[in-house]
Amino acid sequence: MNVAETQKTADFLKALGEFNRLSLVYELCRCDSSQNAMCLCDCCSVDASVVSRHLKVLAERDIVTFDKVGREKTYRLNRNKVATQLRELADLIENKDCERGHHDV
Amino acid sequence: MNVAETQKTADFLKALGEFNRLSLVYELCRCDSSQNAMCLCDCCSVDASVVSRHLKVLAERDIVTFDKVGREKTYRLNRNKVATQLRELADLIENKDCERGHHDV
DNA sequence: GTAATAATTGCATGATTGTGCAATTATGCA
DNA sequence: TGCATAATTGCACAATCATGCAATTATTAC
Repeated sequence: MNVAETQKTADFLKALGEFNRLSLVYELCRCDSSQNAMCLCDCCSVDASVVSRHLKVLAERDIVTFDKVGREKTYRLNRNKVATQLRELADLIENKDCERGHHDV
Repeated sequence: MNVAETQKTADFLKALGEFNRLSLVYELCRCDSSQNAMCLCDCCSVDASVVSRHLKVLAERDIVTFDKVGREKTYRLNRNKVATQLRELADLIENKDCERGHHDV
């Protein structure tokens, strides 16, 4: 596991590893359709600006995607991508494929 | 998803979501046997006290376990537990089982 | 016993981060 | 054009966090 990859995974996990951000993810998880940011405000009782910033972090890590329609932004969870990343990490950890230096030909 | 559970998951992810801690996890992932803390120091170039604290965090979240033999502590990764937690989260996110209020009998 | 080693803890510090409020931008509507 | 609404940004602040160093504890070896 190289440094850049490790950092990327750490950033991904860190993005999910904050209470309000994870709450937003769960909230989006419950919805079939996209949700606008203001609607998402209700799920975690913080200022709209805070939600905006959290959603930005989640979007930067590709955990959520958004469409801009008019002045509203509607967010949806990248279910597949997030689930895949988590499973890949799980596999890595369980199968100890973590770049074992042994059996080098 | 209730608050306590959400917080617990967030804490778990946060524990993994730090570069040096994740590096320690990867390092332990490479090893079949337990590794003592001093050995683990080599993998991330920080002070021994820092490694000690990071390992404590990982142990608190049950990501690693340790045995104390003499004055040495040997750590090993809770592969199964960590992998399971990650997969459960992946399933939750992918199957939108996130406590959907619908279909209440 | 003493010296050496493994690990933790106290303390200080700098950096990051989550937050709220106010101001601002961008868009839609009348 | 002017007003209302959605969202972002600037700013300040408090809290958390990662870190290194020095001191301390616990254990082994001599």
